[in-house]
Amino acid sequence: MKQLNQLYETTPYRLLAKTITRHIPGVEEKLVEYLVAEIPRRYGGDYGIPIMRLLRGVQDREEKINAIINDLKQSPVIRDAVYTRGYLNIDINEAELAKTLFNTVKAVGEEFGPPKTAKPERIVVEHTSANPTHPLHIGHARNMCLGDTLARMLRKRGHIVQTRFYINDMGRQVAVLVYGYMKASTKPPENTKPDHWLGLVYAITHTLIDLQEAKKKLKQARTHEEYQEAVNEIDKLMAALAKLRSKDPQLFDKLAEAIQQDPDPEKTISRIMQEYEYRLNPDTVKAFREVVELCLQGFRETMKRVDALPEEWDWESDLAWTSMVEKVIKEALRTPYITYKEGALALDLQKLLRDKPYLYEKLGIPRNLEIPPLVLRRSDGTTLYPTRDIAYTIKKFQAFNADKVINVIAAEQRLEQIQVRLALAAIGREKEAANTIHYAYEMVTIPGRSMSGRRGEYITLDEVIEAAIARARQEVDKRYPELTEEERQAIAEGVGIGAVRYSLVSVSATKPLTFNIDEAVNFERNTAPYIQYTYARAYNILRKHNAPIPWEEIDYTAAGERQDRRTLLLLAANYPYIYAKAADELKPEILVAYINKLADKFNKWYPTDHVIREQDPGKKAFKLALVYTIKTILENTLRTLGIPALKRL
RNA sequence: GGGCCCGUAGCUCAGCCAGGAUAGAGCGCCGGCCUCCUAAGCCGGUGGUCCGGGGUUCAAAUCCCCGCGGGCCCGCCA
Repeated sequence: MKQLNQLYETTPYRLLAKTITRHIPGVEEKLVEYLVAEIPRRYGGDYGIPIMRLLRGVQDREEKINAIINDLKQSPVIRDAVYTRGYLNIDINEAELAKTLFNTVKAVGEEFGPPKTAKPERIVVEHTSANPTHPLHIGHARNMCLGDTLARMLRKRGHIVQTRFYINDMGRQVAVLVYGYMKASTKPPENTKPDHWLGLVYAITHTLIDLQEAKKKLKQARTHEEYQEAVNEIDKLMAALAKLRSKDPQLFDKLAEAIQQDPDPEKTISRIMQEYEYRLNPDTVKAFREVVELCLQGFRETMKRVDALPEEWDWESDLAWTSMVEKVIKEALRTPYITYKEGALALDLQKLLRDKPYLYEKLGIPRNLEIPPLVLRRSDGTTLYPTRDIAYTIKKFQAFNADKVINVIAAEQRLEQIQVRLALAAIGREKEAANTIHYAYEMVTIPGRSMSGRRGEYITLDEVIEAAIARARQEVDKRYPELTEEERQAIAEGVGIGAVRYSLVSVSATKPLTFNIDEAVNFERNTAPYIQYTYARAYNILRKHNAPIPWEEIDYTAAGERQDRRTLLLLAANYPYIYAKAADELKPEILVAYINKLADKFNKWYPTDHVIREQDPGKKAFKLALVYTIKTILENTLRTLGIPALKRL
């Protein structure tokens, strides 16, 4: 796609970067690109850059500036370049830019987007990876949408990408659920989504066990304070249990009775964990797999619905059962960093950093972060989550022959992720360590609600989606009473799910996100429906035109006739650059901000500059080409965000 | 106690990494616009001690230091 590259190099960012770095040695192209900004209206011109900043300490500034200006003017898309008050400003020749843009769009059609990267990589994106003990909730949804969108962006940029889901089936949490499942000795009811039902089993079981523990503490209380604390705890648990019972009294009572008869549930749970890790008891293994598989059924249904289904599913237990985890431990034993923490095998990562301080830089580890030793194996010989995670990281590299692994994982796991990378470096896998990226995102909170999986308190993604669709459905019913039930529902689904996805990737991952369902389904500007709506408008102009775009008839002087038309054109031409930047920097929010602005400019232009009614064939051809370009950008961006592009809404 | 992240309009957020022109959007609120390609739209108005205090600089929302507020992490949990 030569044309995409050419258009990319014609954007103001690249033009200024290339030209300026030619004249000022030692200045990086990227730095110049970052500095390019749109000029505030009142100053005139299109793009500018604070050039004086780059000329610090340079001799003959005036000469340099003049040379740069002369050079810039050689480009046909630059009409003028001037120096004012510390800034170098350029004015775009919109007709020439339009030629480059339309020639590109004409040539590449639906493929319009970023140019393919010069350095394609094989990249694994691991995302969602929720514990299979309850349904996916809104926090997992942020993970899922980020991961899925990153994968789509990277693919479009020319990388070879695979998505993976890590099935965390060896944790204590799953054992608690399996314990409860065996005690309940029933299957999920037909009319319930299995993950929802299992979430309830898990919450009831967990809370009942916590109650037993709290009662033990009460008996053992020595001081008044201990006694009071235990009483308070029991009160809270009783309240939680009452709520849980109301959801399914029959199931609750059955579990309560069965668990009461177990003198030591904790011990039983530890036992079944061992039975699973070492495959000691076929019935236990079967129960684990059955429960997890049921939960995954629910996950898949939800993920498919939001169009974010991962390609590969990796069982944590498979890692333990094959020799992969053992191999990691063996490799660790051969290093000088092995240590024992109260008898348990561990890695002294602080020592590693003392030996190889360059790892701070190489792995991006904060200098004054204290890294506790990483325990690899419990005293009883069983492995721990980080140990298996080390093996899993290696597996991700090997299974896909990957250059890079991106883990979309909550920011609260930052230390664990650093430990895993350091452990990889410790066992001689520095390359993998350096190419493992923790894509950290902050928590999602819902105003006025606290979330707790083990108490069964969470807002499921399924509920959120349903609410969004229901809200969209009201609107669709109002607008399109003539459509069939199926048609209206299909539109509502696309709008509702799109709204949820959009709201979850539009905020930078480092920010805690307050998810306000009313706002997510408030379908106005700066939402997915706004973009979808804009797409439908553009699409319908072309549908009405009902003929190929008359590329050969375009009158390029039409580009500069109107300010709003010109603004829209300039913005559209930046698409390949912005998309590439968003993909390279792993920042979907950049793309979201762009597409929102583009939709904005389009909607401002749309009502005042009619396309179909345009009498002049050359001008009409220009407008049609512009609409086709915008339509394509909207379509491709929506696809990247996993949001359906609807032809009508 | 130590570390990481966040703090910008009533609310939700861009901008901070890569310092530069009078700090931008959306929601909300007030007022307008459908014989015309979709009004989930458009136009106008309203709204800011950029958490506080110092420092660096010709120039600080942006960099540095000291605080304040919120979240998270520092397990033989995952």
